[in-house]
Amino acid sequence: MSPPDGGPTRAAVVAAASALLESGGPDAVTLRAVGAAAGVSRSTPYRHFQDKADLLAALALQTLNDLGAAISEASSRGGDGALPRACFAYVRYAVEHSHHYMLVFGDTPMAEPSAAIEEAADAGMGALGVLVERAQADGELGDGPPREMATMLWALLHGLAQLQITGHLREPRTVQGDDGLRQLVTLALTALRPTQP
Amino acid sequence: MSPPDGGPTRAAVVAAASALLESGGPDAVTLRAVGAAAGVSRSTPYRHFQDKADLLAALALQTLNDLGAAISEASSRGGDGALPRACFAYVRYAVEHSHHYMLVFGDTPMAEPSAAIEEAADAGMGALGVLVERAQADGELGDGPPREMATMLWALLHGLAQLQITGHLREPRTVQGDDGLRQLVTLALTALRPTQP
DNA sequence: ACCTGAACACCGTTCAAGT
DNA sequence: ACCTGAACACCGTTCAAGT
Repeated sequence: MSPPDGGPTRAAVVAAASALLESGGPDAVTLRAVGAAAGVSRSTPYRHFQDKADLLAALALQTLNDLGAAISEASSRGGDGALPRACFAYVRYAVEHSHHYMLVFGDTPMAEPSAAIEEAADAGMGALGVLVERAQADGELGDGPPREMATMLWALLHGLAQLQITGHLREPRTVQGDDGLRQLVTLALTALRPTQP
Repeated sequence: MSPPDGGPTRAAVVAAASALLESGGPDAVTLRAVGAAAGVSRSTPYRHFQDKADLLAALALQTLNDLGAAISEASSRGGDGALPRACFAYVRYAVEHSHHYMLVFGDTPMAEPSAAIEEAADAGMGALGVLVERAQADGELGDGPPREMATMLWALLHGLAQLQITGHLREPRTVQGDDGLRQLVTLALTALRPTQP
């Protein structure tokens, strides 16, 4: 059926789609443009992907892995600030790679989440869960079931990123640049501490 | 240029678009289908809206007003539970009208937010801000700048709704039905209380 | 095996022509 | 004034034909 997954043509197609998405947004990712950018014809992508949704799913997997790597790196130094750094890395990655982030978490129709995608998402959430447990053990975060606390924190970070990306944070609620986002994340984590100053 | 805003044809077009969005999702909202459902021709909507994005913006305004009304009603009884009730009403409305909610807050291209849309969004956020201030005064919510606290709470509710709608809450993080969502909102508000039990 | 160009059905949008 | 049907450019997808 399909060529081997590691084929150079497939990789070129994904890379072309990624570049088009970053530079021109979702509307720029047409299979015709992807083919042209990858140096193949209009219908060649169908040799490597079932349809456009399948190609976008491959891009989404790449994005999830990148996001996980960014979080890992931010928290790798460990210490008291590991959770806040991971949280800010999440929002920062989402805002800086907004088109890719929206591909994964927006409403663009994609292929049914593959096992690989589920796995990548679970890995990211698992890492966040570990950070939450550590922060609770260190008294930096209030008590509560760790898994639910992690889900709640994820929703908060996701909501902040999404509202910022879609431009809903403005005028009376302006969040300006990195500092503004960092302040909101810090405020959230401070509010979630076991005791208030 | 345009017919009067209150014209019956315009209202029929918006109603048809709303019905198609609810029953068939965003892909079902084509101007051809909208025209047919409204009993007019394919290009008649252009007499009442500049383009499809403009029609969707009108739908988005309607949705924002509905969402605001749902929140108002939930908190109108007042009392200690006003903020939790408003929070849950927000998530519940978003999940039950997911296509409409995603039209407002998703990545679907829309016309630039009109003054009316900004106004509706500000009204909703303002109401949430008032509830936050009251909850703080009653000692049900930790201290912190009310406006930023409200923004943070909004992001949390939005993130929960969005993750639930897009199906990212499953398997290890399953949130089942109304009860699951209510529990997460309650957990969040409990964690944000000034002191933990 | 892999790729190509033509073709089909669909959509947003425009416009001359009708009443 | 408002509406209609035909037409244009574009897209996802398919497929017989090439090497």
